[in-house]
Formats: sequence, C-alpha cells, structure tokens
Amino acid sequence: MADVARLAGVSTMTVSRALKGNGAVTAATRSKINAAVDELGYVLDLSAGSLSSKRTGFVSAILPTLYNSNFSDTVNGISEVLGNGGKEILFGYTNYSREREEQLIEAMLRRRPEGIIVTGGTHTPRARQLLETAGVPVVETWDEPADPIDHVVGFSNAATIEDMTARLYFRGYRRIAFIGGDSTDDVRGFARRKGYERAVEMLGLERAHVVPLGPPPITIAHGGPGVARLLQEWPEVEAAICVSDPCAFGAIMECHRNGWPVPERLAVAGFGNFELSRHCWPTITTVAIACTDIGRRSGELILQAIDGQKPAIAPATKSIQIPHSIIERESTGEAASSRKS
Amino acid sequence: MADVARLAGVSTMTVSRALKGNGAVTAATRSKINAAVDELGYVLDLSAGSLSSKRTGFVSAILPTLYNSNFSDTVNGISEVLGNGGKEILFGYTNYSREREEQLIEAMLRRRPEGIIVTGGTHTPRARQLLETAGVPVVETWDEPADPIDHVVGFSNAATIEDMTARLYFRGYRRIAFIGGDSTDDVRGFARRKGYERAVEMLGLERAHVVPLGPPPITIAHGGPGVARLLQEWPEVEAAICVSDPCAFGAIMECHRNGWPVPERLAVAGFGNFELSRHCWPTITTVAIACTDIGRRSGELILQAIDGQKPAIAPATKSIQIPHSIIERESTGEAASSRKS
DNA sequence: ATGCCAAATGTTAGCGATAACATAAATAAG
DNA sequence: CTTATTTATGTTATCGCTAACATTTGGCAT
Repeated sequence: MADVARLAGVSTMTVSRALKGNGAVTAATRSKINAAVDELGYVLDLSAGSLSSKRTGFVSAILPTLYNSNFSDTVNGISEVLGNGGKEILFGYTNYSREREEQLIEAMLRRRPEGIIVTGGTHTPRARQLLETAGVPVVETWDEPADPIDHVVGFSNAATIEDMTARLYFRGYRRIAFIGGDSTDDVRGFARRKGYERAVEMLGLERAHVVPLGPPPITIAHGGPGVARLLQEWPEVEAAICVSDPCAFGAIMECHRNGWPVPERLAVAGFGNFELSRHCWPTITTVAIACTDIGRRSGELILQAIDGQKPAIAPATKSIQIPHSIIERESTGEAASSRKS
Repeated sequence: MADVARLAGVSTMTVSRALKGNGAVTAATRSKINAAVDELGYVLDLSAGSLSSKRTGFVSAILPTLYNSNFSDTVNGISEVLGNGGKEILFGYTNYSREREEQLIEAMLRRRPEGIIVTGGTHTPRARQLLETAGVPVVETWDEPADPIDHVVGFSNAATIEDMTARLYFRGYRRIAFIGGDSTDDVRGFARRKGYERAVEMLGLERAHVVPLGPPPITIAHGGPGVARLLQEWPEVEAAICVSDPCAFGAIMECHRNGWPVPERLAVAGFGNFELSRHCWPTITTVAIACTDIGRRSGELILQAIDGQKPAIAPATKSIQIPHSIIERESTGEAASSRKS
C-alpha cells in the first residue's frame, strides 16, 4: 500500500480510504490512486486491515453436510444476505458429528468471526460454552431448541411430521408407518419420528411402526431396504412417511422394482421438497420448508445484531419461526392434476 | 495472549509456541499455559498470527455450484487433504458465471490465500491475470485447459462422451442423440457435446442430433422437456446421451410418464455417476469420474507447491490426469445383473 | 480580501501475534 | 567438574493496515 501511496503521491491513509469507498476522497485523487493500483497490480490485504479495525468481515456458518439441497438452500440464503451486507462466509461441515462441530467452532473462533450460524440446538457442552462466550451473535437454525444460546431461526421438525400423518389420516390412510430416524445422533430425524408417534397416538391409530435406519445421513440408498423391511414386518401397511425425500425416493424405486404400485399398494411421503420429488414418477408428497428463508433470516439477524452492538440501534429479534406446508402429490394418491406444483 | 502469559508466568512468545505445538516447550510450562488458557477462555487469534507469519493458513476453492454432488465430492476431497495439511478452505460458488468468478477471485486474494483451486480453464482476462500474478500456486480442475495457468487436475470432458457414444454404438445403437450443452457458457457441457459430435463423425453415423437446453445449470427439470423435444424432432432415435445424470433422470421420468419404455423405446445415458443413477429405476448408464480424487490431488498439489517454494523440495507436478470409466446399467439395456454397481 | 466552516488529506500509534535473534537453563561430553 | 552443546525461554522489532486525531485545503459568505 505504501508503494501505491508513493506512486499516487498521497499518504497510505488516503489510499486506504479510497479503497474502502467510505471515507471522503476527491474524485481526482481517487482516480490517481486507482491508476496506481492498476499499474502495480495491488490487492488490498484484509487480514492486516481486520487486525487494525477489529472487524474481520467474516461470519461462520456450520452445517451438517454438503450433500443435501435443503442445506444448500440455506447456505444460499445466508450468502445472499451476508454478501450484500459486505460479509464473507466461512463454511464448515460436520458430517452430523457433534465432536466435529465442536472442533469446527473452535477453529472458526480463531478467525474471529463477527457472527456464527449453527445448525440445530444440540451441541457438546464445550461447544455450547464456546458459543456462549464468543462475544458475537449466534443463530441456531433448523430446530427449536428448548434452551437457545442466543437467536433462533427454525421450526418444529416434530410438528411437520405430525401434520403429515394427520393429512394422510384425512386422506383415509389408517395403517401408517415411519421410515428413518432411530438414533439420537439424528436430532432432526428423531424429532420427526416423535411427531409421527405423537400423531398416531392423538389420532387413535391402532399401531405405530417405525423402521429405523441408523445414524445420518439417510440417503437414497436407505430407502429401498427400508421399505422392503417395512412390508415384510407389517404387510398390512398402507402408507409410509420417510424421514426425507431422498429416502422416500429410494423406497419408491424399490417398489417399482418389485412391482408394488405406488400409491395403490403403498403410499409414500417424504420431507424437504427436493427437486427430485417434483420430477420423479410418481411425484412425491412432501413437507416443504422455506430453507432459503432460514438462511436469509439468519443472515439478517446476524447483520442486525452486529449493528445492534452500537446502542442507538434496536436489538435484533431473538427468534424467528419458519412456516412449513404439506405438498400432496401422486405418491399419496393425489390426481395427476396436482403435479404442477 | 498477554493475559495468558502473565497468568502462566511466562512470556507471550512461550505461549505462542505452546499453542502452536511446534516450538520446544517443557511439559510443565505447557500445562501451566493450558491451565491459564482454560481459565481465561482464551482463543488464539489467527488473523494476527498470519499477519506476522505471512502465512494465512487459507486456501481458496472456487466451484460452480453447491447443487451438484460431483462438485461436492471434489470439495470433500479438497477438505480432506488440506484439513490434514493444516489449512482451512475458503469456498466460493460462481453459479456458472465467469464474471462472478472474477469477483470471487479478487475477493479471495484480499484474504491472501496460500493457494487457489478453480474449476475449469476458462476465465475472464482479468481473472486470469489475477491468478497469474497472485504469486501462489493455482490449480485448474475438471478440464484440460489448452493453456494452463499453473497446475491442472482434470480430464477431457469430450473424451468421456466420445467413449460413451462408442460404447452405445458397440451395443448396437446407431441413432444416437445428445441432450444439453448448447452454449459456450457451459464449458464442460459444450465439450461433452463436441465429444459426441466427434464420435458420430468417426463412427460414420448418418445423423448427429443435439437438443440444446440453454445455459447451465442443467437440472432434473430440463430432462423431461429435452427428451420430449428429441422424440418429436427425431422419432427414429434409439438412444440419448444426456449432459449429466440429473438430466438423464428427468428424461427417464418423462418417458415413464408417457409410457415410453426405457431402454426399449429409448436408451438413456448420463454423466457423473450420481447416487440417483445407481438407485433409480431403471438404473442409469453413466460416465464415472473420480470426483473426490480431483479434490484430493488438487489439495496435494497445493500443499506440495507451498512446500516447494522452499528450494530444497522438489517442485510439484504440473498436471494430473483423472481417469474416467463407463458404467453400463439398465437404462441402456444391460441385464438386471449389472445393477450391482 | 478576510475569515469561517466543512471536506480532504496527513500523522502517529497500535491491533495481536510471530520471526529472528539473544540469553538462560539443562544436558552431554571429556 | 568443567566446557561444549543442545534445549527452553525471553526480547525486540515488525507484519500491513486503519482509528483517532491533527492539519491543510477549498469554497463560500461577508
């Protein structure tokens, strides 16, 4: 920067101001500086700047996996809002491991992020403590923690599947099973299962039946074996709710393979409104969540909270509820006309 | 850090050495320091450290999209190797826009990465210049640039589809079409199309027919309309090669919907060996690329090149070729027995 | 012209760590 | 038991930028 300043015939401070775009710099000076920058091929060093200004321009986001377009949507929402807010995002993926999450949080704190977005409300004690004492806004997403650390942008996974179960009941199904979500490692999958069990009880159905599929991630590959096992264990079953759309898809493909018509032999529903479900045959009934909004709202909360540290500005909202809806499609017996969704 | 040093009764330099784990520090001193760190809840500030040491610990990786598990695999490979090498990765997504790539490169250079991994070998002139003058190792991936900037870890997209076309020919298909890859925005899709056209010519087929699908990303949603248009434009067609598996999947689902049996009425092949293709019905013939290896090799090259700046160490390999293979499945007429792949 | 205010630019100090060198302590060798 | 040598720790000086304050310049009213 000193070189640029020399070439432009100004002080480094003026160069700094010109490059940040905020401080007052004459158009003439600015163009001299830009010329010098171009000539020297200079690129600003933010790591030095952030040390001095105590603002790193980073926000961390921690998600379970790269391989789930629901989370990708959330990432997109975060990027959109924080990008506009002039922040960069440091992404990390836990592969559904809480230990890995703890490591990631610690690694990210070393970079002094100005805010942290995490997935879920269940953390190791040390991770929780790190988040609490980090001194920056924290947003927990995709869940409804009983005891939030700071902000929350989420929804009740249990309620979504409760609704789905009720909807299938309304459509006339009485023998309804749930596939996936056996272990407490899979916090959200387990919550969905609980929602199913609660609905079965409330609706007074004669039997609840869960086919557990082990720890997450539950992928397409799990759906086939899951549905095969279900039909063996409970041949009278009429409908299966899967922990996610990829799982439902795998189940439906297995049905095709075996000549079990969907939904006539077995109705199948999923969760997440993946692109897959809109286009496969039959189209899949699912729970739609505004995943991108989860990201957007989280980003907005972070930005507000960063600004809110200046006392003049109102503090950021603590908690935002994301709505869900049931999309009925062919896999649970809706007519072809509903395919347009 | 000064607080920690005071509490542990040592100098900040000793604290720094203890926390880095490299310098020589007595076990006794180290445990005193760790105690102080725990008591104060201190977390090392890497942004300060990197200013001083001139090593940021960052490597940037720029990819087209979050919504493609092939690229996710590459990301995983990169993370795996660079994580072990003690580097953190700064990800950016271009959404297939070269302008966005240029912006991202510039933004990332401000963070002084120790290496840069980009997707493809086609960049804006300014982006190219930024990469060339960045003074850090650069790896271009997923392609075979005619004029590489530095290192390359890739393969010939054209050759993969050339091979696929030949394989379909070998299986007896003569009227073979290609779906996708019309625009030069889609560098890799366009290369695949060229491979198809070259194969058609070399095999002496009577007709090449391409159904262009517009700029990337080409998703599941494009496959259905694509195949419908193909069958209308060229009713005698026997086989369709799609620019990617999701597109092939969309095409196959459209065939189901219309009662066109796959592969009897139309054989369909894809690219990328997505999970989808292994599990859908029928299973989809595809080109398998070692996507994770692209990431791993790229990460290794970066690490070697960073070390290689010390003259004693051999310079890193310039170019690595990633192999591909054709996986034949049901969608092109293989027997059910081949499904196991 | 003179003075005044605001906008533009300059000066100084320091952000929090580490490199490089200096010194002290511990160990090995003779 | 000394001296040589290694190992552990301390000291000092930046790294490249920006905050905070100081100063200058230019525009405008009087």
